[in-house]
Amino acid sequence: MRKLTHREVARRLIRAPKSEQRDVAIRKAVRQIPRGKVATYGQVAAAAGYPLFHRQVAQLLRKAGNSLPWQRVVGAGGAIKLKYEAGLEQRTRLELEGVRFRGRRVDMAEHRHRFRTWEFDDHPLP
DNA sequence: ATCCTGACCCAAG
DNA sequence: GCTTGGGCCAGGA
Repeated sequence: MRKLTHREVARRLIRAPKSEQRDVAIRKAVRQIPRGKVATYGQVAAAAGYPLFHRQVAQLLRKAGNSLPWQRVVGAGGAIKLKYEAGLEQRTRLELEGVRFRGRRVDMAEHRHRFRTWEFDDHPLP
């Protein structure tokens, strides 16, 4: 049995927030990613205020269609997670925005979007 | 309630 | 680089 982190314990204790409210927050986070930049599913979830909800980010993007800049959300490390033609379309869309790839992944060092945080340099969050 | 699935993630091997 | 197991969450059967 693995030891649970404090966050995991908290996650089990509190009731999951209403999904609609969460979806609104996630959509907002996705819209914040500018052209030429990308963010990971996990990044978007955390930026929306719901760490651990990366799977729901994907679920929502699928449902949202083209109402969001879905191509700017990629897997950890810059991997394209869509299969076949859909994956090709995402890559093409990103390249049109000036995003460059290293092999089959986005060059994250150059194109990763940094979401705004409340964290201060001298008071880092735990 | 249980089982399965998915545009996930990550530590191991 | 890679595959895999375990962890994660919601929605549908």
